[in-house]
Amino acid sequence: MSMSSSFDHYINGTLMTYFNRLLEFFGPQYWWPGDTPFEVIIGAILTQNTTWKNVEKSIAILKQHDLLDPKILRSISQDELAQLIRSCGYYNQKAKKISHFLQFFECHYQSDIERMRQEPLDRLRNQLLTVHGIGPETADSILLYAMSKQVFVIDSYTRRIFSRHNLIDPDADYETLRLFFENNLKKELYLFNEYHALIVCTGKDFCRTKKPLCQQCPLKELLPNKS
DNA sequence: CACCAGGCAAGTA
DNA sequence: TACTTGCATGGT
Repeated sequence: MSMSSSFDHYINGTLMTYFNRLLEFFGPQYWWPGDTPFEVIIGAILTQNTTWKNVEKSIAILKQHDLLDPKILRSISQDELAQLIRSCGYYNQKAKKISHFLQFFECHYQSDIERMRQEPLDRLRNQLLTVHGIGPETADSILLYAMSKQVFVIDSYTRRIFSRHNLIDPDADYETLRLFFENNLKKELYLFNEYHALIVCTGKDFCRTKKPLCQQCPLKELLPNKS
């Protein structure tokens, strides 16, 4: 494992203990909330630093206009797209990001999800990371929830929750944290899928920076003793 | 009113 | 490499 020595007390199995606790508390989430892989990709971009509630509105509008298709979405201008996704914030930036992805998707995979899914994982991940507006978390969300690849998604809640439990260094870079989770869990799609979804549930309900609600968190029994 | 949300890119030193 | 800032609506 590649974490620093300060976290060597970690024992294999702990991550499953956390998972089981969350699964018992919240129940299975069956992520991603979206009807098609393409909708998942658009949602992954729109939800950057934004509550899902705001994203839902934008997705609904795109759906009403029958725009949730890569070729059709390419037919409208970036400014028109921006106006349709106003509710999720950063709408000019996000319209630009979606345009860049659509360009990439058509250019490399003829806007075909199956073609993209056939690309070897490492190569596809590196390609996604070259697209303007797709960083590590968005790339991994796309890979896991739209491409059904066994990739663990790291987000701010993951850092907040697991560093509080002394399992990770909150300042470790994204790649280090991703490998930490991937290397210490069985590489099963359903596990990676549900685990990240359950982390987000925990974050939303109990670990917001403003209203932490630590006393009601299902993980509070697992907090390390501060002796 | 202030502050935050399922990030990312671009600028500065 | 390691900070800092802009992006922006909607909820608390």
